[in-house]
Amino acid sequence: MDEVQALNAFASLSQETRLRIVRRLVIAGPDGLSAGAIGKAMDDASSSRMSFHLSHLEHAGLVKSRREGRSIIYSAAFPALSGLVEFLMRDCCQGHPDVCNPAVAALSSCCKPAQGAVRVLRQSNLRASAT
Amino acid sequence: MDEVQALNAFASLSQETRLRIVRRLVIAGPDGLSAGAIGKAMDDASSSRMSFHLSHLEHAGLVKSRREGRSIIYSAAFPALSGLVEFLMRDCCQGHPDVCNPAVAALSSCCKPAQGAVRVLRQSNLRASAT
DNA sequence: TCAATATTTCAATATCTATTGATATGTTAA
DNA sequence: TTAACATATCAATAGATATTGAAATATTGA
Repeated sequence: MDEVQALNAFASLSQETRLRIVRRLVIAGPDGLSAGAIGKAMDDASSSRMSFHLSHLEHAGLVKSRREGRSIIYSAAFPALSGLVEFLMRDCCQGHPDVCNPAVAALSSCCKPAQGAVRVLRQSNLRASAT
Repeated sequence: MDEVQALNAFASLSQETRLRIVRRLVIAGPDGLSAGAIGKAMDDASSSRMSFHLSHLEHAGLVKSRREGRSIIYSAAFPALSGLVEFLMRDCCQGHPDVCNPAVAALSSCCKPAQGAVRVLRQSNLRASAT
């Protein structure tokens, strides 16, 4: 992720419809959703409007598409999202280890857990019950 | 972080000078930098241009300011950055646990870890919370 | 108080972006 | 092959945004 890619990604995410699309696709996971299904979810937006925003997102690298029959299926580009987060927070808060830990915590609760995971955490961020 | 805040934040981050300012302030940490120092770091941008972008970022909640003598010191609003990341990735990739772990890894390497505890836990017991 | 420093505000302008409606392309089923 | 469905492209328009230079505000030291 370089600066130009990050700028395009943020520009793409700064529009209401596109942000909603990305969040919908983040939730949908790798299976994705068809352009039509996304359009229905977005206040029944016109096809040209959906196409404009979806291709905007695709050019920005935030989503990818594949054809399935008559439909085009869009899905979130998870590596790009990770890269964007990493780009924004890179080299953060030198010498102040606590400052950006909340961002880590925010993301850590994102994925459904694999069981028995080994995690390295600062003690101050642990509020784990002893069960 | 609600949708309107996130849209404003992403819009603010989608401009080259502002993105550079935020990244510079993320690196600077809580101490921050004066408006003048930031301006010098940004290709000696004119003061009105810096003021425009800094107040744009402040309205978006991404930076905060304080006066110190004649200078205004700007610093990154780390909780807002965390909130933005969390908003974007919330409820991600249901049923596909691995998909967004790279984002977690990207952020985990961001902060210098203090001497942390290595603990083996069921992840469902982890509710790492902001300090 | 005066001058110097640091930053912000303002108005004008140029540029970029989103939406709309019409039309075109590609895919499938009858 | 025709009709339908799904999506993309195009041109025009309206609205938003960044930059510039000049002027205003606030703070400090002489």
